[in-house]
Amino acid sequence: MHDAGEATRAGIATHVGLTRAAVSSLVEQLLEHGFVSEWGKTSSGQAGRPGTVLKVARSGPAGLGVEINIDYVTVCVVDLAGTDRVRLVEHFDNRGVQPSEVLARAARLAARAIGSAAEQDLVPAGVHVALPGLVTGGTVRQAPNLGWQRVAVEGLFAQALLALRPAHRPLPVSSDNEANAAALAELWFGAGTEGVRSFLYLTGEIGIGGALVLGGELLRGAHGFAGEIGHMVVDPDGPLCRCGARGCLEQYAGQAALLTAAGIDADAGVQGVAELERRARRGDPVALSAIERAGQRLGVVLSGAVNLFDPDAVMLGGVYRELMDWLAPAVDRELALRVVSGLWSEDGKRLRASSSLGDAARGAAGVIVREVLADPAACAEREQG
Amino acid sequence: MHDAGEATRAGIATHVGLTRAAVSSLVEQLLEHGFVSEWGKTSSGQAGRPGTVLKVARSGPAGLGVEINIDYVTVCVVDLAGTDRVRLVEHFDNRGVQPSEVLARAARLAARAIGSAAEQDLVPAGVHVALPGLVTGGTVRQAPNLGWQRVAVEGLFAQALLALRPAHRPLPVSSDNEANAAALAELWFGAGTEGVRSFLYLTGEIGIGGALVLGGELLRGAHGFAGEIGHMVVDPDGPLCRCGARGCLEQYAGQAALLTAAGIDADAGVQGVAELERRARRGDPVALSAIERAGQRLGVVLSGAVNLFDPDAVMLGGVYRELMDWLAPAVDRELALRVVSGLWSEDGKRLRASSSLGDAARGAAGVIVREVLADPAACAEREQG
DNA sequence: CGGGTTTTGTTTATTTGCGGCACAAAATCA
DNA sequence: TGATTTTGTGCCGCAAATAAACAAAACCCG
Repeated sequence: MHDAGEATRAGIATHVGLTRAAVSSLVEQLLEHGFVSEWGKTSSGQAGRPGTVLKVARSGPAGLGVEINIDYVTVCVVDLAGTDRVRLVEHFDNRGVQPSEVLARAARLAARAIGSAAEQDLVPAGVHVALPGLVTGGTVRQAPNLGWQRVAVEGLFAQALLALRPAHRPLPVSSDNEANAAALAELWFGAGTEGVRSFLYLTGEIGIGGALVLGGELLRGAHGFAGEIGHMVVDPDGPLCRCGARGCLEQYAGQAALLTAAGIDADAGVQGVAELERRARRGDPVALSAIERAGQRLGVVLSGAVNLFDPDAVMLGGVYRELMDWLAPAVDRELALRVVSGLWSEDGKRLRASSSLGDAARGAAGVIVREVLADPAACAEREQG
Repeated sequence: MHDAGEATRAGIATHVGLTRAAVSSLVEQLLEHGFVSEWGKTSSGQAGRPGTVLKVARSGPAGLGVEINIDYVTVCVVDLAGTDRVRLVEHFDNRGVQPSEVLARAARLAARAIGSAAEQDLVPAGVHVALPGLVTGGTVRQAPNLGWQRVAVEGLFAQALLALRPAHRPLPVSSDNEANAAALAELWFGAGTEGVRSFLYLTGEIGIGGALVLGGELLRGAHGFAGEIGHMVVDPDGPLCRCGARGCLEQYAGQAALLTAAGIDADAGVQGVAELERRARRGDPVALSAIERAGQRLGVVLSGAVNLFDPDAVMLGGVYRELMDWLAPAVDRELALRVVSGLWSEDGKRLRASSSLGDAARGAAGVIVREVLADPAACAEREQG
């Protein structure tokens, strides 16, 4: 039979519905361009001629992903098979720094990653940059937590990278929201989420980022700003938010609100969250009730989102991932109460912690990989021309 | 030039990107089966041979749509060109009546519509039934306002219709949520919404129904329950809703809440709404503030939905359509304040009243028409076989 | 008024992708 | 060792679309 374990021509044929002949001719082209390679035979134990195992090439074209966040930059290179091959992280506070300076620094990191990739015979076919803000048409429209406004990210980054590698062909640069990239990472690389084709993804960071995946595709909205769950309303008369409105979710379940409610300095950053986790772990009632309260608010807002979108699952990432054990009960309770179809938690766990494999840089790199895989011919052509 | 005004083979060819030859052969097939017909020549005034005008046939296959609502049933037949050709409405309160009885009555109306259609040489290729409730897999999972639960609508309706027309081939029956059908009607037949490919649609009826259209496609969600905006939360500790939770939008901006707040009997139905409109029109402060208050709540919830979904527009239908003049300012104010991208009302009116042409029965009929148009060959084949 | 131009629709040849089928290859089974 | 089973690969043909040539039917202009 055609196990999902190993890919053979015949297996693919029955899987996709094409003839073996058709698959054969397509595979031949991919082999020719080096996108896939044959890896010996299947030893299935069953009768019949064994199939030749096909594997996606672990060298050649790759994806380069860059995540620029508030207090760190991550760069990673992913090969066609989807595995992380290079990963570089640099911590420093990007707040208040000139955008061009931040992007130049990210470009230096990217250039180093490209070097490391070259040592493994990997050649990035493009760069995808993920940022915590409203990104559209290659520019950051606004990123309040970075303090950016109308920054032409793609252009600046491409320019900085070209300055570092003058002899090379310029890499195509694309860009997107950080939550979108993280959601895609979850979709493509997440563990245990195989059947989940549509979900709501939340990243609890300084701000609350959100993304929607629908049927395996990212939902971008008419202007590319979909998923901004952090500014759904908890209380119309609540505290003022940086966005100008009152009572946004971010003011109740954002990192700062969470830490403040637990009696921890809101500017403590990563250490603050670690401290909160420690206190929760040893049962500190103030910490627990702070988390519980945030979870309840999160649950109320999420129930609205679930009623609107009816996803398979809700994934919590970022800070929420570490606090999941204490956060989940409150969130789940509200969802079970308020999701109108009445079938929340009817089939399996629908509230999940984001898989640790899912991060924005990897998702960003995945975007490039997907582009290459979507049209290998175009890529091979560009490689030669 | 290839005006959008009249369709010719050459015009279609440049429009879709195919060759004139390819279009020609395809058109020939459609002509053969009677889906389109030639309607003389273009008199463009420009040089060159005039094209033969092609029009979608106004006889032959058609769509039959049935809307079963709380206090009325509408049936309509739409031809391939998308125009209403038969429309029958029957008012009676369906609450508390046996589902099979309601469906049988709807089937009788449908049978009459089929008869009227036949007089115009129109033959429905299928029936689509729209209902105010959670519909999935051909059954109503729950329709609180009708008092239905787990009703196998498609089966019952098909059976009832077959009993009325024993000599005929059974029509394929499909079903969906009423708000979904209304949204599709707006999408396909709505006036002045040509460029709007993704929007949020609200029907203010006894309950508040909602639907999401994204890129010209209905967003159904993982289980088919997407769009339930009526149960997004205004206040977690608010009044108890029929769904079991507290503080749902329906309790603040639903028809009953609206009437009660204005001091009108909530059970007054259509007359009640008409009375509210009269009072608003003559400036009754109680009525105006009731509408304003509902609009504000609606705006708060809608801002969340807009942040999440980033649609081109928000369409208000049902009761809201008549109250639009007094409702819109409050709704728009909240949206302008809370939509985080900051570009609400930057480009044109994004809050709109639903076009009067859009109603659920017509949308339901449109579903059938689209199915026929999507695969005319299958339809023609079924016609003969 | 009659040729030149322009646009349309059709015809014919060619390409392309895939299904159908047959066949060789390579394993297990008896 | 032969039968069976499954895989991968040619070869033929169909179906659809492109390309290119051509006929038809209008307008333009001298």
